[in-house]
Amino acid sequence: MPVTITDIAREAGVTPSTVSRALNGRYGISAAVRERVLAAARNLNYKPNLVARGLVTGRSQSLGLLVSDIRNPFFAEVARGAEDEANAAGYDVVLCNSDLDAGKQMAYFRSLLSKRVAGVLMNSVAALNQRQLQEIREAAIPVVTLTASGRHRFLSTVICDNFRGGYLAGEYLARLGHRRVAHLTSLRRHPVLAERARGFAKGLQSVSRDAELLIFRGPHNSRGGYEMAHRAMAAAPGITAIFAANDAVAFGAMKAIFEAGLRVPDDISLIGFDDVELAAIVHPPLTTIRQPGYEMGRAAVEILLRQADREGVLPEHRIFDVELIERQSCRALQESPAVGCRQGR
Amino acid sequence: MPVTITDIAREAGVTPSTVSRALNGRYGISAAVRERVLAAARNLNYKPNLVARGLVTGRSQSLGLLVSDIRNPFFAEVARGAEDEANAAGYDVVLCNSDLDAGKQMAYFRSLLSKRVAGVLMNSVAALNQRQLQEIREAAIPVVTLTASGRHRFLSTVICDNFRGGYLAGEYLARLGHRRVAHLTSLRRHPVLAERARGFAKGLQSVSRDAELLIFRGPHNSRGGYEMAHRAMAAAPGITAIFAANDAVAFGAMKAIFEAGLRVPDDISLIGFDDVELAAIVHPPLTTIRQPGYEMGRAAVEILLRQADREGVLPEHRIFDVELIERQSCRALQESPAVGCRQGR
DNA sequence: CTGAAAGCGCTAACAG
DNA sequence: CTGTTAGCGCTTTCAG
Repeated sequence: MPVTITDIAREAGVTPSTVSRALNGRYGISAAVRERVLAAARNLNYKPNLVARGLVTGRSQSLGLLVSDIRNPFFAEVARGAEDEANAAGYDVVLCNSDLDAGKQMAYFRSLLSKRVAGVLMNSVAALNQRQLQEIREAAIPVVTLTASGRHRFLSTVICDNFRGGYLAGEYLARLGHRRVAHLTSLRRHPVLAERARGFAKGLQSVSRDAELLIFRGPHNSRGGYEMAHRAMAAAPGITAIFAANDAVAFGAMKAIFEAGLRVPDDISLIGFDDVELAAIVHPPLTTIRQPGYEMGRAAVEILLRQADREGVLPEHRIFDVELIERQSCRALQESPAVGCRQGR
Repeated sequence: MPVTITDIAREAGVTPSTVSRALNGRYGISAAVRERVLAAARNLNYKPNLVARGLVTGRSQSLGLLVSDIRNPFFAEVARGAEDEANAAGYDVVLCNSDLDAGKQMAYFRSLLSKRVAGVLMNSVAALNQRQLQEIREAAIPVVTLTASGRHRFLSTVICDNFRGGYLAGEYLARLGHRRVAHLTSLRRHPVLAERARGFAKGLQSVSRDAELLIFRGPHNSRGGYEMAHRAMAAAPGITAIFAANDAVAFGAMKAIFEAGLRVPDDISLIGFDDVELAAIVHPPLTTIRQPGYEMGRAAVEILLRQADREGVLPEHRIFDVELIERQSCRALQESPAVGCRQGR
């Protein structure tokens, strides 16, 4: 029942091709006819059928957004940036949640391919094996990931400087006098978290060669942070500071610290990563490393769109700066660390 | 360049229609031929073109998700539920952020229509005028909103019992002995928030006729909560409890309360709405009214899908139960409220 | 500047 | 059970 360009052609007394030209603002059409066509379209309340157009042009004016879970506030931030940028260019974005499951991720990727999306933004390819990566490469559509992927030369990347973020955190904590610190990070082989950890160790060492770093691994969310912090406090009572691999983990750790009867930052200093909105809201406000999720989402779509038109373009790489946001979850240690007091509790 | 059913027809020595039948698992095809076709498809690494299929079938196997901002954790929860349910049915969801701007919302709606989505999940229609609502009605595709919309008989709704949620909060606070309470809610005419406010007032009164309720209005986010709480404490120093219209507002209020040198719940009890993940994580853990966002997202898509096939079906309405999640942000008041002490600060 | 014709990749009658 | 024939709604040569 929907009205088609044929209907409006009849109404305006022209042919469908003329209607198409008028509607698309093409050259080579008289202003008079264009007006007549546009008026007819308005009268009939015409809605273009983009799937028909997509069939003939081969493009679908949409992008895939394949994240592990949109409930992760950082991904929501990225998604919003991506959607804004896509929308400005007349594209829309289809949302997929992979839970970092390789099978799900590939199933979604194939489905997006079938929908003829112009490109896809994938938060990570860490879970994929060689064959799966090969499949993505052969799809020959632009793909950008939020994971450093030096080995996969066909992927574009948008990341923040994770090493530097970790470094800033380590340096900061060490400068405050912390010498026995824990890092709460992910279980799985995860390139970006690995970079943060590496940077953190370097940052600590840049200030103090004898700083002691304990690594704890667990799920990459607030629940995981809660558990890891409990384990950290049990296993290493003397720690005076914790670097959480992201803010969600930090929030969980904060809860665990409170429940252990300790205080942030008085007993344990805490620093996160991401700078999600709530970081400024919790008590105490969380010192953290800011990475610009919204901008990263925009940049990713910008790259996708640039590559969508051309053929065989080279992947692009964009690294965003990070920034230490100093709030109130870290404190400077006295000369003689009050380890005894804390243990006395 | 992509391989089409014609290619695989040639390869398998049959016609395209046979290929179509084999691929779609239709009846009336011999097992032998089907196998041959499937094998050819595999060999050629065939990827079906869903936009072509969409053109002929008229359906696009996708749904629109039109929320004000995916960064709102409640919407992220809804989105995840919606996406899971859609994916299970072979649909995908295209994400749009309207910022509650009526113009943007309609632009997105039209764009979704042009993409021939099977239905759309819209978080609110509160910002829309009569003409715009009319336009949505005339689009004649299933639409479900997360806003009570008694007046708009063509819309399906999935909501929680907002009145009851407010009521539970009011009753709870009044039972704890609070008699002078503030409610932090939205500036704009917002049906679901209005219901919460109405329920809250009734809940208070159900316990105590002389309870005093002060309403503050502001932006519907943590920043707004922060500002409203500051205004509330300045304007009404005697309040002993605050009901925030959602958790984000509650988090903002919590921060304001701390900054004013007061404590939750010792000086001011605080209760939120939604039960987002962080509610359990903040300190003190936030007592709140839980609404099941994930399930609501699933239910909305369930309705959309049910209506997508049939013609002229009636809208459906689904109301979810709410639940008081008692954590540690509220406390019982002594017989004689210690108003003097608090004011003395 | 406009019309006629062909076709994007797929499905769906209708025959056989 | 399989092939033939028409399109879905739109864009895009190619003529005129």
